[in-house]
Amino acid sequence: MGAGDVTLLIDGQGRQETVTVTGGTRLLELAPPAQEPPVLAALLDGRPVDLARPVFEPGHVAWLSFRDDPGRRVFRHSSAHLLAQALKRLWPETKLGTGPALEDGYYYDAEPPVPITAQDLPRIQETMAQIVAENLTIERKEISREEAMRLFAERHEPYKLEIIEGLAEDAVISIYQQGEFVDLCAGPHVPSTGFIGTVRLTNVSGAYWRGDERNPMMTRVYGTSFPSEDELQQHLKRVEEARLRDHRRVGRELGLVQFREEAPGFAFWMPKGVRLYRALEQFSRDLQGPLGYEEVMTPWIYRAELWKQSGHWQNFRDNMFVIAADEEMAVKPMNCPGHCLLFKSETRSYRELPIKWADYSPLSRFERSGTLNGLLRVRGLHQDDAHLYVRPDQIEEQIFECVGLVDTVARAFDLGQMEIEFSTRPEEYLGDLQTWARAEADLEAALRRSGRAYRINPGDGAFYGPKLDFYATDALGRRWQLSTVQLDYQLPEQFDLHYVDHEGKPRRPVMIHRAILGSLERFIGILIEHYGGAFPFWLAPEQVRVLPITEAQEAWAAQIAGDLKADGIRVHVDDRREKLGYKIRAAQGDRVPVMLVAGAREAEAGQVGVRTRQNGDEGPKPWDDVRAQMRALNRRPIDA
RNA sequence: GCUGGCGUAGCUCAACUGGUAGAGCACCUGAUUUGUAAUCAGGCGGUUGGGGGUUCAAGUCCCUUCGCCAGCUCCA
Repeated sequence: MGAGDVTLLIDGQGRQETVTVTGGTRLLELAPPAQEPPVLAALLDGRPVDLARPVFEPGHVAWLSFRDDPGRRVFRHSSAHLLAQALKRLWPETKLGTGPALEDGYYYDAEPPVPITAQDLPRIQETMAQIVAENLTIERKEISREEAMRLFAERHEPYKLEIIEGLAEDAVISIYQQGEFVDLCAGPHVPSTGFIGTVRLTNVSGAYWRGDERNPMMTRVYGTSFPSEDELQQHLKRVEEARLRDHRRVGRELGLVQFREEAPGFAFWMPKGVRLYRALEQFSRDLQGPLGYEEVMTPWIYRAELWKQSGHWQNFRDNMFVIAADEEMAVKPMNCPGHCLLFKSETRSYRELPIKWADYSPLSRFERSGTLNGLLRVRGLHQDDAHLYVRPDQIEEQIFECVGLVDTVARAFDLGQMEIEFSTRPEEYLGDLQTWARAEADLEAALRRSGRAYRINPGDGAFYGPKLDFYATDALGRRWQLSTVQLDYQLPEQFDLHYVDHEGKPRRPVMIHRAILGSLERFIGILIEHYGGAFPFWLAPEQVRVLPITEAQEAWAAQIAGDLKADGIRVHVDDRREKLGYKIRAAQGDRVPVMLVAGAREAEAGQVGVRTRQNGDEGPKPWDDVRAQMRALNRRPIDA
């Protein structure tokens, strides 16, 4: 082993090996040559680096390919550079912003001399493909701040200059060059443009420079890229699948919910939608009722004074509907102030705590027009909201109980395990450090007790207290924030709430604000997409459809439906004079989970032909058996 | 809110450079009494989101307004 030799520990496929090489050797020379998918970059002691990187120090190397997440990011980031290069080729005066990798694609923000529209995308895409074909080597150079400033000044890239100016004093500044194109970039990148197999531009939109609406609007071009055409097609298929599941489309098709321009941001619930909505609401009530929750109903419009007292006027006014009556009033965006008034209306003893008040009131929040999004972002909503007024010694126990509720909900809707984020004290906070420390400790103790894994989000808590956020992953792999549990020390203060302790002294209660399903509107929107409209039996707006084959079986069909109705099952008889195949097709299209065929044979034998949405024809069965089966199917995840 | 795109029958979508607004599904009527994913025939249905303008002529071009969609730092 020579003086300049370097020993590296390399993660191969499934095993590790130790390699000793001459100092200055490039990683490229060590990478497995013909691996599929090819090695694109490497992790050197955990940091992503280019394959062209020479090594001088001993270290730990892991190869990155399109198969792993960081590798995919490198691939996409290099794709973004391709996009920028194409833009510069087509419109040399284009000013470049930034172009990062995304979850399954990338974008580049630029300021072109002429507006770019979707019609330009094919042209840009062709230019990108051309650059891939040229297989330009991608080279990294580290340069001084002065050099960088000079370079990008020469190239008339004001945004790049701004970025450089914002970089830390001691930052390593690097540029990447491929052919005539140079970009300021931390890297790493794939070795050459030929590594990017196939690119597809998907969308173009506006985006403020650095996301600040006071800054100029840039043009953002979105794209994705894959090693092969095949993988691109698969991806496009997934996107199409998601589009077909879009709750706005499915919600309307299934007659659940619709939106109209007469009331932007507010849902119109149709009869079937209300069945679903009520099923969920009842589920929520039955879930928490046994835990000592009581339901309250509180006013939905209050004098401005109340909102001043609660702090909403100062912090939330832009999101409230303020109305001019004989005095200024506001429609409630949250239930908490109303609940505090109720709490205060009587002297509370330490013996009655915890008090747990649920409230499904309508809430109104003014959301900017551009942010509205079907059921997912509305102006009118209902939460499975509750406020718990507790003594400090009850915090841990109550939080623990809330985590349990979240788990039950995740199981009930096939949402897997929810991920938990624990947000701690932010820089701007109210109250004293001691209280915060206690609150965070209580939250954490409850989490520990639940045995659940969680991630700490330092400094991301609300100004009034730490919180837990729960994230679910749906059937399409998308992540949604659903439940939230927040400790609040602020409102009890604002409203001067107290209870009397065992010594007869007044004490300040702590509030826990929690929503498990969150906004019912949003939750239903997510459920529609999660299930693709094919709800499980207990939730389905129409659970059973009875299909008589001819008019002669209408009596039998009516009896079946009557029995089911008596069992509390949502049933409908399709007595149109159509063929069976036609009715089945219609029921399948309406995602009805169970179809019961009533023909002459069945009517005579006291049977029904069972057909499920999922398994198709299951043949004739005695009605009593089927009826019992339907009752069993109708049990909710929380029913015994 | 801002930028870009879009808005045609209840729904999904047609209508070449401006030249008589169409189809499928749904719905209604009639015939068919039907056995596990679409029976046939006929019919109803549109001030082309609203308003204004250009033109001999506007779904198509221009202005305006409303709504919808995408996006508005997963940090060079």
